[in-house]
Amino acid sequence: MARTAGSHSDITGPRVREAALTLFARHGYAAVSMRQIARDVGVQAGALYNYTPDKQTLLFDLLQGHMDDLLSALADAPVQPTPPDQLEAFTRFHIRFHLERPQAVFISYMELRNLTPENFAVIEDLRRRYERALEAILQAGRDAGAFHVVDTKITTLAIIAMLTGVNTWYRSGGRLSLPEVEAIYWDMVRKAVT
Amino acid sequence: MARTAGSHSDITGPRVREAALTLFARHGYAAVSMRQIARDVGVQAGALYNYTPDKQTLLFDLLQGHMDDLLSALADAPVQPTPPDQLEAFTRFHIRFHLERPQAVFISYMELRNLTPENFAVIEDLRRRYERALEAILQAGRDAGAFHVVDTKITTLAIIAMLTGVNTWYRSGGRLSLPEVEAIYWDMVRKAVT
DNA sequence: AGATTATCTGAACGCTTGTTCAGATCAAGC
DNA sequence: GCTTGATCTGAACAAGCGTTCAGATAATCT
Repeated sequence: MARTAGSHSDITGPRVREAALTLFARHGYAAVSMRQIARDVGVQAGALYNYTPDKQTLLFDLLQGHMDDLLSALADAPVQPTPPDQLEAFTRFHIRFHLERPQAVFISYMELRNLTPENFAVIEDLRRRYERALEAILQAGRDAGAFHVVDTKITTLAIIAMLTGVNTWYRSGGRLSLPEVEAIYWDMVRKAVT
Repeated sequence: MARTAGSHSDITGPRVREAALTLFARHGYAAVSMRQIARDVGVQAGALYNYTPDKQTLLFDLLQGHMDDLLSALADAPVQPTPPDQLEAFTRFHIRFHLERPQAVFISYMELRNLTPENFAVIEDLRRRYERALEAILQAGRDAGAFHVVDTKITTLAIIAMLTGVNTWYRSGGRLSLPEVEAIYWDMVRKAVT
């Protein structure tokens, strides 16, 4: 046997990335074999190499795609007039965006060490760009006298760490709705920098 | 050849755990082989099985040991009179304890999914116990009117996530000293709950 | 000094790994 | 309807995996 009925690159390609994303998130990059991914897609392992040159690149493409999505979604968000409004918008954006794609967020934090140094540098650069967006808000707010932050770099990382933590416990349909969660976190962020 | 000069359980045992901790932290549990650990220790792979029944137990023992250390260190910390003092003490304790053992902290967050369900449940229980210590402080402070927190459970997780984030960027000998870092984080925590 | 025991080696076990590739098959273009 | 090219199979490769164990050696005990 060989090519199966209805097989096509437009279909199989995304399914490979989906399966890889799910499996990497569940078991970790190193613990997932190409054959497992292939089985999930419904294909033999060799066929995967029509869609990725190797396993490493498959991981890298997932992480890079996630970071690209993050940065372009941030760029598309409506511009707010004042630093406090910008910070509130950023807070809500971050929570919402991250809760919408928990698997991609998960592997983006867990699998960095499985990237080659060159690939790692690329992802790290994208992450820094995102952090700088938040830091710029904090600096503007401090300059305007609206925020009281000792160190904008550390505050940036502290806020992002705090917000990303939502992904470890939030389950849709749980005790709190998404707007309630956003409100609680925004309340903490606002007070922390005021 | 067989037993090497000066070989002894009291020496090799800790060295196995040390090597496993370092390698697991650097490359991840699944990516590290028993032969790599053995090479680091300076021994053949088979000899490791004098010190652990299998690789899974080796990981579990590292995580359980870390959580035991955490909980007993917390229990040994001096008792503070008021909730704000308790919260400050907790904040400083958490930062200091975690910065002292970055590798153990790292694998305790990253390798949970590589535990068997039974082992996972044990570690999860220990983690919950630590979280409950912080939540008790927040509840006491709210009851006393010192803290204004909407949801003590979420605030607990938010604070821990924020504080643990220090491990991702802090390097000793860097721009900020440990006391400065503690002060900055305590400032944010204090304001966030007030 | 001789016997005992803890410790380690080295080889072996069956199995899985990422990746390659010739050949088979299906979809599309003319 | 035939050809061409994209897509997939199935087998193969060398390498590495966790784990076991008989035998060798060094430390310890009497």
